Amino acid sequence: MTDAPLTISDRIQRQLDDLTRAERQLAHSILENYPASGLGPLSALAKDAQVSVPTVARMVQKLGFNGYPEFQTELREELKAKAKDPIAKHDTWAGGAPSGHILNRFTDAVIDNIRHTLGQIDPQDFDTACAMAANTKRHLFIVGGRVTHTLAEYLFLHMQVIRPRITHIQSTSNTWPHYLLDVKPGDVFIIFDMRRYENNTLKLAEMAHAKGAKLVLFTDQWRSPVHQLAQISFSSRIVVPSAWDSAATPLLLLETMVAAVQDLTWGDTKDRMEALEDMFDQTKLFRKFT
Amino acid sequence: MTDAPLTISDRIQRQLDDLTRAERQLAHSILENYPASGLGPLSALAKDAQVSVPTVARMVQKLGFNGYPEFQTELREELKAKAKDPIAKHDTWAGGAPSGHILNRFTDAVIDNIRHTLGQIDPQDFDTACAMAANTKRHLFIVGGRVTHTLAEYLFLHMQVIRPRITHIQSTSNTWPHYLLDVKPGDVFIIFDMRRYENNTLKLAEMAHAKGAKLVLFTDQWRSPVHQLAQISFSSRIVVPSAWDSAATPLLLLETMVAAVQDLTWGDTKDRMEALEDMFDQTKLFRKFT
DNA sequence: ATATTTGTGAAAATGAAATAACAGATAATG
DNA sequence: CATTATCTGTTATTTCATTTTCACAAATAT
Repeated sequence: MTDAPLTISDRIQRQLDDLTRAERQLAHSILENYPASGLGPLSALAKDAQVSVPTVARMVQKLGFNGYPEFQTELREELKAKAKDPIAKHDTWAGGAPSGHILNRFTDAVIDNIRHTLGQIDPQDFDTACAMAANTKRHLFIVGGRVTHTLAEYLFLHMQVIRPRITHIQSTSNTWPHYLLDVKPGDVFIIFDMRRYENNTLKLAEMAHAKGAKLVLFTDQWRSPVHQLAQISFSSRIVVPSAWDSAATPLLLLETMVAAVQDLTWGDTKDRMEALEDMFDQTKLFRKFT
Repeated sequence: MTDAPLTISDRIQRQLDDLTRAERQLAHSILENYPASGLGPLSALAKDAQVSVPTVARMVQKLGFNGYPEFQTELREELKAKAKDPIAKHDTWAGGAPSGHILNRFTDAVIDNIRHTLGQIDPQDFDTACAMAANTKRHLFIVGGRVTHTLAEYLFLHMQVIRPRITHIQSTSNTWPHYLLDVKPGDVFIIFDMRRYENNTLKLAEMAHAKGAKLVLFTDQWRSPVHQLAQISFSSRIVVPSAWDSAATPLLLLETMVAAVQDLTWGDTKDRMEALEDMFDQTKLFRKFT
């Protein structure tokens, strides 16, 4: 439990009293913008701290390292660990389960994926994509492949409530060429393609593109070949401790898109939702929510 | 507003298309734990990315640097700047987006949901459910409703590879009573039911239960009425800043279950997966993954 | 079949780190 | 105040690791 990794920062502060004047000066300089300054060349660090080169070398040894490179390596690993460790990562863990339990390993991976993916998304692109999906002047096509059609359908189910003029196409079906007949320039395609990328999806994308449609792509970190045709691409990290990939991150993105599109079209959406409620009530498909 | 000094991370992503395969591989490795890996020696980075040393050197130049050291220097300065910048608090956030951007609000909510949900799951229940799902002696039925059938189908798609004797039923279809004819005592039902809970699903569950089947339920925090019949229930938090609910947490759970079941049946799964690969190759449905 | 990309291996060049010796500075002590 | 011990910077030298570059073969894509 006590993995207390004892950072270099800790070690320096602990030894602060055993250090001489120049060394203390150096120590403070290191802590000043930690750990960046320690990752540069020794001489730069010395200059930064207004201290001589040998002083740095001497102190590094005093701290118990075999040399400056070793000191740097440890700093670097510290940084790496820090980046990985989302604050209190282990709050997430299922109660009482061993840390190695698949529930915890899997969840950690997914949260990591989410963090990583979000960090790479350009909000402006996202807003643009949402605006495209909200534009009822254009027909909206949603495309998925063998596995991803479940994501596509999930998006379709929600968008259906939000706006009219929308079609769900499954690229593995042999009926999709028919749909393309009606595509007009400016129509919007939202395409899902994760590894292993499907030829059909690429073909479909090419034809849609040739017809002047705009493409928005949800793909994985390695990016489907479709991305070269797409106006906007969102790449999700999908690797988890499993033989399969995780759809959790792309799902998060598309759910966010649904929420954003709804905000953009709230006036209409409201009416449509109420109308839908009525229809469901009439068909008695659902119980009243208590 | 646009102090955006254009980080190296940005630059790499922007040029991602101009890079070759090995270079892209390297690029991803750099972004993987950024910026730590870029601060080590060139050779270490190459090894990490499973790429040759010259490839690294070549790409660094392609990115516009005069050499690896220059690249490192800029990385270091970036790090230094980030440490000073108060914004750096929320790593998760989409870069540059205002903290109130829907991407960030939504993501925070989902991570919160995951944390909360995981904290309430009993790992033993989970293991039991996985064992039930892995038991090929029993027929496995997967049931979803109007919206949740996408989750059900996602589970079905994967379980199909893992084990035989499995059926996907959509409770909103009028064909489901037929499936129930074949249910034997001890068969297993995995049922998805989120608000608004569907009458059909409840009826189906009742009949399956009456026939002596075991029920595993994925539901939301308010719990579908099916949970009274279910041997094991998993409740996910699903509330997000949207007019709809999020399926991210239940998806995470079922993906974890897939991973766990696969572990339990690895011997068989392996064969089945290979057989499936062959079939896909023959149908040329997919491109070879590069 | 051709062109591009990538890895291998090795040599060369660079630059940084480690070390040593010494002198000047500083602090400590009597 | 004088003296000693310690610390620190300068300079120079050696050593080492890393980067850079090259040529060629293998792999890969077009």
